[in-house]
Amino acid sequence: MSGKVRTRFAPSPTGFLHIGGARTALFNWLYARHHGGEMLLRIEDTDRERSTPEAVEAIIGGLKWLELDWAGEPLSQFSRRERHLEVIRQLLDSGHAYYCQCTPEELAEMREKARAEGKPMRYDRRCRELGLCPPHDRPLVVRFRAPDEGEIVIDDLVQGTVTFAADAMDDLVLMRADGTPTYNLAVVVDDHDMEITHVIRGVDHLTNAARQKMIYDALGWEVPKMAHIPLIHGPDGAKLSKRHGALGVEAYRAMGYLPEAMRNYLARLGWSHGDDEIFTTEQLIEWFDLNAVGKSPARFDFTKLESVNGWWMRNLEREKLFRRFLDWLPHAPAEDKPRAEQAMKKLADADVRARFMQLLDALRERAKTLRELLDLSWFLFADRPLELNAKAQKILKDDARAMLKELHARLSALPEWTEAAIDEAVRAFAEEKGLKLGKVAQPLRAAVTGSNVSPGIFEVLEALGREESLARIEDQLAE
RNA sequence: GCCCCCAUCGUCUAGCGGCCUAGGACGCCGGCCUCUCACGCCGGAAACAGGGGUUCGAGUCCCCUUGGGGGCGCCA
Repeated sequence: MSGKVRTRFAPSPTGFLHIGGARTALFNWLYARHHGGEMLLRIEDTDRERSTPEAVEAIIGGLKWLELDWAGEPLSQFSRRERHLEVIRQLLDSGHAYYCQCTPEELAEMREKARAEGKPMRYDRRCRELGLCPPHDRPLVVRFRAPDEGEIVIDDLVQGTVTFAADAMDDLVLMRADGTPTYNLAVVVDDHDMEITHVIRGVDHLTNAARQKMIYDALGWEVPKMAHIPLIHGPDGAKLSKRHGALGVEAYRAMGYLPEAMRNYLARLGWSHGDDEIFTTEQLIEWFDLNAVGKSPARFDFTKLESVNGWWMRNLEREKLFRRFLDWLPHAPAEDKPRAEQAMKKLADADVRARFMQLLDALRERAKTLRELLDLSWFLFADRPLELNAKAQKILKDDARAMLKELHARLSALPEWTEAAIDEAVRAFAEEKGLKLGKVAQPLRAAVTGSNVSPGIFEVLEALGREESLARIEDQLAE
């Protein structure tokens, strides 16, 4: 036993990597990293009906986007079937398990009866002492023989000590009638064989922890440390639904959120470090600890995510943000596809790229997401003549165009095309005309960006360059 | 129905018996900055679910109620 921390993220490949799974993965990753250990990835694909290769790809893609890496190759639980069956035989031999001939119909009947009587809905153990053996006239399953008395105690790093009465435990099925091992057995065997030291997963697995504890005990194996973290709820406090945040992480990527912001936000959901709100990944690794994880469920709040994302948009290193933007463009949602494609094309041009980089700091502080960054920077990629948005059209009334004509002449005469020179010239022009600066700046902005919103107009003009700027103004003079 | 868990501003949370006239963040409201929108800065409204105990003293410990959540598969 090396003492090295080994965690695992063990999703079942029945759909995309949803936000709760992403957080579970993050916690496993952070915990392992914090302790200088490693996280492994295991695909719980024992349900052959529902597991798909597409889902495996989606999960791996999601983890990669979030930059949560794992040690070695992903392990397929299904591939370990023989080993699972071997352990089942072992349990059969030691008397910890037995064959049961009850059919699903009989069990359903039992449950219904129990419900009607207000009793716990458990298997009544009728096959326990029958001494059934394989060749048999009915299909057989293998059941675990739960202890008749005593308690199952779980020492959980998050939940504390949780006790279940042994007689409240079911004789769970270890092997199905078709000869395949079930989840609870497979998990125990795999976690043991993979030498997992810490099992970190959602509280929805708490009762499984008790079941699995019984199996560990029967096998004489050491139980890994457990941590059952609270689930994430929707804004209404109920279970996370598609409508809220139960989207695949790919959807968050498309919406233009940054991986560092997702990690930051997800980590803060249920975990805290004093009054701190913003964490770099290094800080997360250094400070993350299970004992600071609360027990109550947290609601997913898009607004807060947006705010955290906005902070990262503003504070990421310029080059990195640019990389993120380029990486995002191909993943833009359908509505943004045409613009994203044009942006990609234009960004290949060194001049456009330079303009974009020059304005990036001014643009980023106005954008909470990469999507908004595309929106704000669109005027850099749009072809002339610019299409004006509704507000810009309203700003460019006839008198405004007339004013722009004069201003155009003034700007054309500028000896130097710099932000300071333009600033000075426009202010002087406004003063001469007895106009407030806004009365000049807004039409100018509308003509040059096609929008009523943009970074400082003088800054924009400088970045665009004399030729392009004057041409854009001219486009609006003709009428 | 049975078992388990949870409960501080709208939301995420700090608080681990006296530091609490309960702190921070998001959001909200007001103001400053200002060529628009943001950013930034200043200020404000906003919470210990209820009831019993324990204690000199309870947001902090115990019990009950209420409210929420999770589980009760030959799914994982």
